[in-house]
Amino acid sequence: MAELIKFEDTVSYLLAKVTTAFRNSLERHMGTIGLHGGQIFVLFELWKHDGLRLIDLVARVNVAAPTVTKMVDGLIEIRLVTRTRIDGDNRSKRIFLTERGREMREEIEAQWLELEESCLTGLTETERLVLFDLLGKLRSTYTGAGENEDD
Amino acid sequence: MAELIKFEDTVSYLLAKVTTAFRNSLERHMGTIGLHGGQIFVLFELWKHDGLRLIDLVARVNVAAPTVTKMVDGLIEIRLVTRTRIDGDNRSKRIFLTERGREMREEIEAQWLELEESCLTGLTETERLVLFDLLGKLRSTYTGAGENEDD
DNA sequence: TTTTAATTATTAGCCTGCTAATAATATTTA
DNA sequence: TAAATATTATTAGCAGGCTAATAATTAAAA
Repeated sequence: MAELIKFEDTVSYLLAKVTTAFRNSLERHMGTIGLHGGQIFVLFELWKHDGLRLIDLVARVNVAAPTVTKMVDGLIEIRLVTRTRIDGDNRSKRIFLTERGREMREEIEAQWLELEESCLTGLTETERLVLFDLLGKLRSTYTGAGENEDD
Repeated sequence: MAELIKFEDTVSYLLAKVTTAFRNSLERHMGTIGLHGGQIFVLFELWKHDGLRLIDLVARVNVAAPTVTKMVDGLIEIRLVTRTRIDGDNRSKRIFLTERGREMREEIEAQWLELEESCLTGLTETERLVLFDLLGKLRSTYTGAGENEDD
């Protein structure tokens, strides 16, 4: 009987395909200014709160600790952040933006807007708003609904 | 004057977050039946057309050749497919489903439906349809709009 | 105080993506 | 036919994800 599924008709299928394509686009856009896709999200958080510990970044960026460690390694290598022991607790280290890390924000934001526009090409204003709303709902499905994380 | 962006208000930001969360969910769901997230898409294509060459899979799965090679390596290791030289052209090899590769379809489909349901929890029927539609549009933005690939 | 438990960060190793470089075979062109 | 070009697949190496295992320090319990 084996009721065969039309995989292509599922949201998951499309999501997987869009996901891959978007990640490539993100990587390409950020590559033009010498960055990698994942590093951006660390910078986002540091621009809001400079000097976070790795564990704080883990909580905010929502990826696993070893992943953040690697992202920070990359950012250190290109001299956008530093990692220093803090006094008081010798387990922790704080990650600080360098001058350059602060300065690059404008350039990165410009690139971000290009990314945004390139992925929304072909959608009407209304569709964009609806998509934003639905993605938000999808996200809260995963993060455990009903949270408003400012700050 | 450095007009600061609210990154969180962009579709790209949400897309990036959903991307990561969904990929984790996919990996977790498929992990329960001994598979990895990417391997599924190779199987999808082989169920439609058994015996494709690597280059055919590359075109259909829409990821780079070395990536497909690795996915196939994994599938060979767990004995869901085989890779054999074809006569006529000694450059190519064809990838064939094994008995087990064919049999696992039902189990995988069941898991796929669970994935689908878990990601759509919290969306109304209408929202699901709209999301499907919008993801389709996003996808064609990347693949070069206006294609209908059946078969 | 000494032992045990918890916290913080890193390392090792795997899968999914990628690009660039190789290897091997087929095809075209000279 | 010989040389140059195409095609097909793999290998090497990197970033972004993950989990599991270590290392190091701090805090709690005995």
